[in-house]
Order: sequence, then C-alpha cells, then structure tokens
Amino acid sequence: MTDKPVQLFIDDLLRRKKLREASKNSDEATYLFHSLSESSIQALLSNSIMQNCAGGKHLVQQGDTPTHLFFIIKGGIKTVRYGADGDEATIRLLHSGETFMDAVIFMGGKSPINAVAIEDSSLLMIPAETVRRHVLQDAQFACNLLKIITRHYKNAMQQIDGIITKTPMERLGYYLLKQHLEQGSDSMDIALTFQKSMIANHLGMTPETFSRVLNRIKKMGIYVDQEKITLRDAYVLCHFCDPDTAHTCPRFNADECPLCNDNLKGYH
Amino acid sequence: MTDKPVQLFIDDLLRRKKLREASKNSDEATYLFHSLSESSIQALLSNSIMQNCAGGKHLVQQGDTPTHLFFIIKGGIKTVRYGADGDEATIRLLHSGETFMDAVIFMGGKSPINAVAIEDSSLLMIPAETVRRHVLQDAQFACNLLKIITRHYKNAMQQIDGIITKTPMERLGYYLLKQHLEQGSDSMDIALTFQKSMIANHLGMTPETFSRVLNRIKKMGIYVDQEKITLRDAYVLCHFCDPDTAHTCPRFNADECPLCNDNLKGYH
DNA sequence: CGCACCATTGATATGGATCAATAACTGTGG
DNA sequence: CCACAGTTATTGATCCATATCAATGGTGCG
Repeated sequence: MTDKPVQLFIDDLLRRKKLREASKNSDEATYLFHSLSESSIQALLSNSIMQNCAGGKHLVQQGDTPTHLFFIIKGGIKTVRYGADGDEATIRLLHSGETFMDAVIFMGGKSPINAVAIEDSSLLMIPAETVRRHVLQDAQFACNLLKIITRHYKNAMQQIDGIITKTPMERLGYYLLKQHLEQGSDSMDIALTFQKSMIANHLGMTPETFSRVLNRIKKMGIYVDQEKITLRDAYVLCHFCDPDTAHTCPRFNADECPLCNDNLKGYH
Repeated sequence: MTDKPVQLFIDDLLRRKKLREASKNSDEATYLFHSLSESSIQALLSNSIMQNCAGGKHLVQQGDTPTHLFFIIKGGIKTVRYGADGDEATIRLLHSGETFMDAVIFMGGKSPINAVAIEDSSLLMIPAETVRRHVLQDAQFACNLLKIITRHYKNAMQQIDGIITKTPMERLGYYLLKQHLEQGSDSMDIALTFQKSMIANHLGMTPETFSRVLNRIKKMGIYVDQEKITLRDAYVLCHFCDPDTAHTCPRFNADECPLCNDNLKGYH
C-alpha cells in the first residue's frame, strides 16, 4: 500500500526519532510528526506520494481546491498571491523540513495562495482528506498542526506589523536578526538562503530598495558580500529586536545588549 | 463548579443549538462550539468566567503569557501591535461572537499582540490550559479551532497582499465588499461598525488618507454619509473582487457583474 | 456652553517606486 | 576554455503617492 520512497522516508523518520529520544534533542524541523506514534505516522502517510519537481513549477494555483499537504524533503518553495496586473505579494519563503498548504486545507473552499517551486525540489504529498481525517483520530497530530499554523499566523502578524509601521531598513534588520537566530547565533555569518528579489518582495519592498538598504546597513557594522552577511559583533542586530523575538535570543538581557534592556521597558 | 453567568450562557447556547438543528441554519458566529456535544461544552466551560470591561481597557499586553481564550459576548475588541515609538498596526477588529487569543495560546511563549477593548464589552474567558487540554480530548473541538485560526490566517494573508500590492482605494473597496457580503448582500447599505481611524489603521493607511479615499470613491457610485455607506447598485463593488472572495458572492458569475467574469479569466 | 475627541480638508515634504542603464554572475555550447 | 545569452543585482535620476503637518469643522458629553 505505502509508496516505496515514502516508506523509506518513514523508516528514516523513525530512526532519527529514536536517536532524538536518546539524545533528548528536540528537532523542530519535523514538527509535523512530533510525538506521533509509529502507527500514527504509518496511517498518516499510508497513501502519500513522493514527487520531484523542477524550479519554477507552479504546484498550487490561487483558486485551486487544495488536494495535498506538502512536506518539503529538499529544495525551496514560495507561497505567494498574484494581483490582477501581475504584481505579487510573497507570504512565505520555505526550505526543507517545512510544510505548506497545511493551513489552506482547513480553510474550506479554494486556495487563496499559489505555491511555486523556486528550485528543484522533492516533496512529500499527503492527501488533504487523509490529513483532515487524521486530525479527528490523533489529537496529538491536531495539536502539532495547531502549533505549526499558529506559528505561520504569528509570522504573518509580524509581517503586517513590519510593513505598516517599520521602515525598509528596520524590516531588513529584523529579517537578518531572525535568520541569525535561526541559523545559529554563535556564528557571525548569516547566509541569505533565497534570491534577494524574493526576500525583498517578502519584506514588502522593491529589489532596488532592498539593494540600497543593504548598502546603508554596512555603516552599522553589518558587512555584505553577495549572499553572505558578516556581523561585526553579536549585538549589532539588537537595535532591530522586538519583545517577541527577544526571549528567543540567547543574549537576551545580556549586559552587552545595547537595546534589549532599554527597549523592553518601553513595553512595560 | 461552573460560574452562574457562564451556565446561563451555556444554557442559551444549547437552546439556540437545538433551534438551529431544527431549522438547519448553520450559525457561523459561534463556530467555536460547532458540533460539540453538550457534555463537551460543559467540560470546556466548567471553569470559565464572565467578565465585563470598559472601553479602552487593555486586556492583553504584548509580552504577557496568555492566560485565556476570549469569546466576545457583547462589545468590540481590537488586536494590535505597538511599535517602540507608539505607532500601531491593527491586526483584527472584532465584534460579538468572535474569539481572540485563540491562536496565541498555541504559539507557546509570550503574546505577540495586545488586545484592547474599543467599547464596553462582556467577555467569556476560557482558561488557556483548559483549552489546550480539551483539544486533546475532543477532536471536533480541535477541528473547530483549526478552522477558526485558519480563517484568521487567511485574512492576514489578504491583509498582507492588500498592503503590498493594492492602492488605498482598492483596499477600501475590498474592505467595503467584505463588509457588504458579511452584513447581508441584499441591502444596499453598509455600516462602518468601527471608528474610521481604526479601520484606516487596519487597512494600513492614515485617517487622513482614509477620509480622502472615502471622498474619491463617491464618484464610483458609493455614497458616504457619516458611518453609513450606500451603494448605487449591487455591482459597484465588483471592481474590488478577487478570486477568493468571488465564490462567496451571491452574484458570482452573474451576467451583470462587470468584472467577476473577465477578471477570473486572468487567473486561468 | 465649552471641552474633548474625531473627522475632514488643505498645503507641503519625502521616501520609496519607477524608469533606465550598467554590471556581475550563471550556465551553455562551440 | 572562452564567448555569449539570459538572469539577477546594483546604481543613478526622476516622480508621485501618501505621510506629515497644520487648521478647521462637527459631534457628543459633562
């Protein structure tokens, strides 16, 4: 019944799960399967399929009835809304380990977004109906989905906030800070893992503005070389911190942090 | 155990539920309790409390650990993010029957948003821990939450899209269209049920711009008198329709609709 | 009646979009 | 290995939409 490559994926998942339990390392990347029993995973993926697709492929169109939840094994995806005259608004930029169409299949009706492969990718596709059924059968799975979708929603709120109240400079800084914390905040290097034009659109600005802002930010001690960013020290991005982000920062409340302490008082 | 006013609310809920089942009328307003058994509702609300609060009260602050899910019995609430220098970004504007902090309690960590009463309100407060526990016990409830949060997320995506790609005029039109469809699309009148300055902020513009745009839109056959909008005919708002919204429109694909038909082809 | 508050209207300024040209890079095929 | 085309990023010049600033008008409330 279960597809061969899918079964290989499951086996791999379970193997890593056991390793994780042994080392008590919580792997956020595969949160969809967090704390699920082996049989639950088997049931969930029993009629899933594995698909490879080339960069540029439109996987889901606005107006389609969503058919699958996608899990990115490898590659990159963007979810985006197109306006009538071609201009686009990028909602999310995703890499392997992340899911998309997870929220859409619960919205009822047609998809409000497009999903486009931005590089050659391989995807695990779980039928929407299977997901909806599984939610009713495994409460832990429902909980995982709630956590995942809820995180998307939080990001969306920050995106809205950024576009309305923050300058392009601040938006860039905030984006870099998030990348920095995500990519491991020990290293002073940050990689831009997406095309600049895509990041620009995601941040609600044109590529030209993005480029100019990247230039201006150098004066703050953030050096830019192509897609590699190097920080002068660990605190140059603190100016862009906000209360949501602060508590995920390993240097939160450090004496050296120039703004975390001061700023947070402002939110009393 | 159960609070007296809460029990009254439950009784009322169950009474209306029976009426609804008799008349087959699906009441979207109380979706949180949709299809829940009587005992499930009792369990969920067993340690809830009812609270009245005055307009202006800050119910939740950014950075607070969320303690309750709120259900609005009566009144109005806004959820909003404040920047360091006082400027704000309104995420949602809510009336009775809607919930807030529903998503936040699943995010883990501190609240990324503030919740403020914009008029005298009464609220049903369900402890966050109770909600989280109930999700694991009643899969239908988990499903309801998924649908609700997922709808918020969809609105957030449309908000992002609007601010990035649409002009203030288009954003206003889209807002009016949604209100029109929500308030009953038979009537040619639309009420602005929130302060203009709040709607303006929600749409990502200043009150001044909002006011000017309200003026310009009159030329399209949309007459404005204080907080009452009157449409010349049912199709003046069609220009602002998008594929997501189209299929909820009772006049979708009507011959008279000037743009629905044409526009949708653009999305092939 | 007078004080707040909110909405409106007008005048001005400016930040970022747009348009346009160049430069850097990627991959491809001879 | 290099030349060339196609793509993406950068840089510069200009323009315009919307924010900002400022003043007025309307409304509700004590």
